[in-house]
Amino acid sequence: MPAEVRHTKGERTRERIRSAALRSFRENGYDATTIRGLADELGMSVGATNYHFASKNHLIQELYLDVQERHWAAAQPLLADATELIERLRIVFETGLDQLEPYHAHAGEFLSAAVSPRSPINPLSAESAEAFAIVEGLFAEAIDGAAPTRLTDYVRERMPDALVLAHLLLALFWVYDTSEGRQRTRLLLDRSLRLLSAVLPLARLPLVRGAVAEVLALVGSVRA
Amino acid sequence: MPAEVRHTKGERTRERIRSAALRSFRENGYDATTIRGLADELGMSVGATNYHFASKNHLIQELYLDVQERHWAAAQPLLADATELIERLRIVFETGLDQLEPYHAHAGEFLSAAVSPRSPINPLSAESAEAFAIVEGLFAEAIDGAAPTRLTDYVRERMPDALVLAHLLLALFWVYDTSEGRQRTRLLLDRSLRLLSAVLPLARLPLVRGAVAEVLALVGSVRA
DNA sequence: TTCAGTTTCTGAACACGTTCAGAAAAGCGC
DNA sequence: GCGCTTTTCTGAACGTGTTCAGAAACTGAA
Repeated sequence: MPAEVRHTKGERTRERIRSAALRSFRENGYDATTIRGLADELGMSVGATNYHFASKNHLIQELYLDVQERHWAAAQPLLADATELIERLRIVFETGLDQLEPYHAHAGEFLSAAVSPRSPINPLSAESAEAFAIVEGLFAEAIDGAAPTRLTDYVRERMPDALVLAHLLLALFWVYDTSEGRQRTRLLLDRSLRLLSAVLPLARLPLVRGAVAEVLALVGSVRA
Repeated sequence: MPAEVRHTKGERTRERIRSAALRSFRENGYDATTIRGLADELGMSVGATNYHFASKNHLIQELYLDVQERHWAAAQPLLADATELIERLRIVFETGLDQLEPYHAHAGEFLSAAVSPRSPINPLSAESAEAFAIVEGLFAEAIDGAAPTRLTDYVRERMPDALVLAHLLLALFWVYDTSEGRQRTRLLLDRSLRLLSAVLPLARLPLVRGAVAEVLALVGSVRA
């Protein structure tokens, strides 16, 4: 038995279903991708797909992980060349949006499925903690690798978590963005980063400092 | 024919379906409320409900409007007694959360349905503009009726729109809030309002002013 | 090879939201 | 009351995701 197919039969079937589903999601969206359609295409029965993936939502989770991994791979080389904090954050946000782009035509369908409490890819669910951690790691890396800034330790520590949530919100904006090439989302990102760079130093001011810390802590607690 | 039932038969049937659906949504949630179940309960066929409401999502829109109207009614008397801007904003946000509370157990189901692009109650859709306007009006009233503040005209003008979006975000947080009695959402609101009151005066500073204006405009453009 | 145990797959069945041709009821002018 | 139009309703049919008892295929030890 050749080395490249030494996986079990189940693993091979699972991979066939996975790649057919990802392709169909990309081409036809979530709703138009049917379990029966996939089964027909692969010459198997409807029950087979459900044996390998407990639900249709679990199939999106595969797509979700795929996107996260591409995000990581796209951001790494660019981060190596940037030193300034805001620029590094921009890289992470923008490469994140880049990975979503192929799915924009059907983004609403995916959002609807993802946001459901029944869904394993509910971005705040325990099952998604792994994918969440990938992006959080990217943001942490962007911050840690930056030239020294005047951030308080507390803000620096809580930022990655808050930035992941900011990224989710940006993605939410992106879903509803009807502008050509999603320019408006890119513009919002650019303006928000400028605002952040103008405002970050202010977070040291006595009146503001405590409030920022508290809001950061609360926002981070969404996932608890 | 008595005055109180002089409506057409269709209007009466529509109202029967509507109230049965609202009750079932509240008691059983979205998923467990089935068209067939409603039809059985009302002694009519499945087709009848679809004649009066084009889809199950259109039934949630009724619930959505109901919530908006209750929100307005709850906020009005309290606004009459408050003068300070932040307190008035607090009233609008809190009465809004109050109306959502009965639905928290099944909030994820409703969110999933509401967020779909196929849904008429997608909060950013044209069909929801009316409901959107109710809340926007509440925020505008909260601002206009407040004691004089140091807001720039531009900020004052763009604020209601941004506040409605903030309210949607707060509701999103609320959906995922697992704390007892949704304390965390209330806490987030409180802390955010304090932060806002600390930060609002800063929006006049040269470096920050332009950026704030731009972000406000962009955020407001979500619905365009 | 044989056979028992495990993994993988089948396909009918179920409940769901939605559709729609046609039946029934209501409304209305006379 | 009659006849015609419009409104309202019926219920079978369709395609969907999911379930599950049982069949088939595979695996590994004797």
